[in-house]
Order: sequence, then structure tokens, then C-alpha cells
Amino acid sequence: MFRVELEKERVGSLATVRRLPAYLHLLKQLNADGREFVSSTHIGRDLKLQPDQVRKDIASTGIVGKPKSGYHVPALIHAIETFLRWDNNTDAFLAGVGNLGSALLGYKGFEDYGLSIVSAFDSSPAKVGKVIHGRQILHMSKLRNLAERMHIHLGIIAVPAESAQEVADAMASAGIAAIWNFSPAGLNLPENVIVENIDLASSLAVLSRKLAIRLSGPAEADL
Amino acid sequence: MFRVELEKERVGSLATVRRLPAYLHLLKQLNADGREFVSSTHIGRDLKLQPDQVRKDIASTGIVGKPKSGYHVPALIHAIETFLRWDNNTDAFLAGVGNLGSALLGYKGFEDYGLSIVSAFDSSPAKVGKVIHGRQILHMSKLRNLAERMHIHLGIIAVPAESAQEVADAMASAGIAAIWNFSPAGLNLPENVIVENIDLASSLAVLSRKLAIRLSGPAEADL
DNA sequence: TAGATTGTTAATCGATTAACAATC
DNA sequence: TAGATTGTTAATCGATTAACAATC
Repeated sequence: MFRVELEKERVGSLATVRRLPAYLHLLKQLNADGREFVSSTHIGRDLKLQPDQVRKDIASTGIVGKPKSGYHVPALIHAIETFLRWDNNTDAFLAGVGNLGSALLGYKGFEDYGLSIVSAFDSSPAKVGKVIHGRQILHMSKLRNLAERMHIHLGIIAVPAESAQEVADAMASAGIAAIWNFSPAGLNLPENVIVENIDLASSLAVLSRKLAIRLSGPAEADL
Repeated sequence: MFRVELEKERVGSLATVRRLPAYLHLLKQLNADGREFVSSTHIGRDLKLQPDQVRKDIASTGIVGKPKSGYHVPALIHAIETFLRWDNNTDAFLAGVGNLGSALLGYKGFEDYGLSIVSAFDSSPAKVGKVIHGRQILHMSKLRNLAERMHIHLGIIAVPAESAQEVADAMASAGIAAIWNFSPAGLNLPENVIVENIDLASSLAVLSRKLAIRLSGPAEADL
């Protein structure tokens, strides 16, 4: 029971983790400009965050700053990359090369996050064998075995909602530890499989709701 | 100052809004199965939520249930769709038809959310004039004028990070009220423009951090 | 030294969970 | 009536913001 607490603590606040990539991006720019130190005030101004929050976030990566001068830029970059494991490369499998899957396969930005999609799978005979963005598409039935043999830990799901669960099960049974789910389906998986959803519907819901209020709300409020 | 409070209240908790699409999806299935009433317990079991939370979320849409029988499915569907304005169609412009933009243009699921991408724009001469997923691509320079004339309120950004701010400015100056931003760039816009980001880096950061702990953490904890 | 900046502790805020009376 | 279910109020939890002493 002690171990559980330890693990929980080491995750850090998820809200903090979500902000780290923005820090990293800014810090890399500063570093490229040859800037050695940066203050929480500076970061806060650029990213529209309170300096207090910036300091807390940075503290959770283990970096300590120097009063008066601020934080050492290269050290901070290194700490964030280590914290997220973006310093080492992670190989991933992609399931589904429809519109969205193909777009992910072609996205160059993932290397900034140490992520490489090494193989892509599809169940459509029309797609298997084709080369998309430099990778030959394999049949979905090969995913399980290959993932096991190549010790893949990360799976990306970009198949239609109907087949998402099936693919997720195959990934889980192949020992894949984490799934990045771009399908609109909610996945049912064992506790020990990490799932992170890119949920377009939720995001659009927030936007739609705010827009609904903007367009109709104020008028009503004026009555 | 009273009006501000009213508006704030009417937004409802954003955490609640984010869950509504999942409710809607389930309710539509139940409705198709001919089921007339559903309890918060049933919804909670299916969506892995506490019944208490389900009741609170539903309450914020204005629907009241009947003790013993639960909530009226069609009424609840209608209430959620109205709450999000997904009952009426919303026309949107898309900027950028690279890999990701094209995928969005071809995505059929948006009609469930009352969203139609009516025109798509790009600045690359190679793409202007081409037809992608049934829409002819227009030059970016036409976006501003056309958005104004067609009274478009929603803009979707899928251009590279470098040009995202420029496109956002054009949208804002054309009177677009809300921007759905798929680019990795943080946008700087007037207070009155609503922005919702699909932030792959943040999402991957959470996944990466959890995976980092799973892979290295427990071993350390065992020392 | 004086002033800027960090790091830490306390206060606030919002959302989730728990408890329970009201209702069909 | 009895039992299931809602709706509401209170307690808990986590994250953000504020305050301020410590430090270079």
C-alpha cells in the first residue's frame, strides 16, 4: 500500500503534465536564441499563466532555480524531457490507415516527442501492401505477434468506432502497455492498460456550448 | 456585473459539458433499442461514472427525472442536443488541407454534432482548385471576405504552426466567433474569440508520463 | 545593500463524492 | 406499502491562487 502512494506521487498532477509541452516548446526557442536563464514571470507572460503556477509546475520536475536569475534553460529542457521520457525514442504501432491514420503516419511533429510510428496496420485488403508515408501497411492480423516480438509498448488506434474495441483487445493481449485512442469509441480494457483518448466530441462540445451562449445568451440576459 | 454571473452560470461546469457527448451517444443507442426510460445507475455503469455525477450532469441540462423509473430517453437526448446547440446545423470553414485538414474534411462523424465544413482553404497553389472529399479548395486570401458574407461563426485551423496565428487573425477579423485549433501553436486572440485546442502534445505528455512510471517506476519502488 | 526572484505554506475555488430526505 | 430512484445539501478532494519569508 505504500508503493501505491509512491507511484501516485510520482505521476505528479496531470494538469501540470499537460502544461509541460508548452514549457518545453518555449524553452527550446529560448535556448536556440542563446538565452541561458529564464524567470517564472517571463514564462508566465508568454504562456498566459500565473508565475506561481509556473514555479509549482517546474518544481514537480525536480529543478530548482536561482533567486534573481531564474531557471537554467538547458537544465530545464533536459528535466522536462526526462520527466516525460521524451529524451529516449519510443516505438509505436498504428492501427488503421484511413484519412486520420494516414495523417498521423505523415505527421512530422511526433519526433519532437520522441515518438516513432514504426509499423502501421489495416484490415482492408485494398490497403494492405500499399506504402503510405514511407511505411508498408501490414494486415491487422499480424499486429499481435509483431508487437510481442518487437516489444512494442505503445499503440495508436485510428480505426472506425466499430472495430476499436477489437483492436484494443489485440493490443492489450500483445502486451502493449499504453493506447493512444483517436477513435470516438470508449475502450474497455484491464486496469493495467493506460488509455488516453483524443476525444473530438468532448472538445467540440465545449466549443459548441460556449458558442451557444455567445450567440444566444447575452441577448437573453438583456431582457 | 450581474450579467457576467448569469453567463458564467449558464455555461455550466466544463467538466460536465465534456461528458455530455458520451451520454448522448449512449442515449441514442438506447433510443434505437426502443428503451423509454433510463436510470442514472444504468448510465453510470455503462460509462464508468458515479450515479451521483450522472444525476448532477443531467440536472445541468434542465431535465428532471421520475423517481423509480429514471429519465425519459427522448427528452434527455433533446435536452443535451439543445444545450450544446447540436440540434441546429452549424456551418464552419476549414483552413489548411494537408494530411490532417484533409482527414477532417473527409470525416463523416461531424454531422452527428450538427457540424458542416462548407468550405476549405489553403495557401498552396498546388492545392487551390483541387477537389478534396467533394469540396473545391479555395485560396486562403478569400477566407476573410467569404466568412463575413456567409456569416460563418466557426473556424477550424489545420495549418502548420508557423501560419496558425496569421490564419486565426484573419478569422477573427472576419467576425468568426469560435476557433477549433488543431495546430500545435498557441493562439493569441482577443478575449471575445472562443478558442478550443486539440492539443496532441498535452495528450501524449500524459500518456508518456504514465507510461514512464509504469515502465521504470515500480522497479525503483521495489529497491 | 536593495531588489528581484524563488520556494513554501495557507487560502480559495471548483469539481467530485457521499449522505440522505423526498417522491413515485 | 415497500423499494427504487431522484434531487439536494454537506464533506472531501485536488488544483489554483495568494501571501510571504528565504535567498542570491
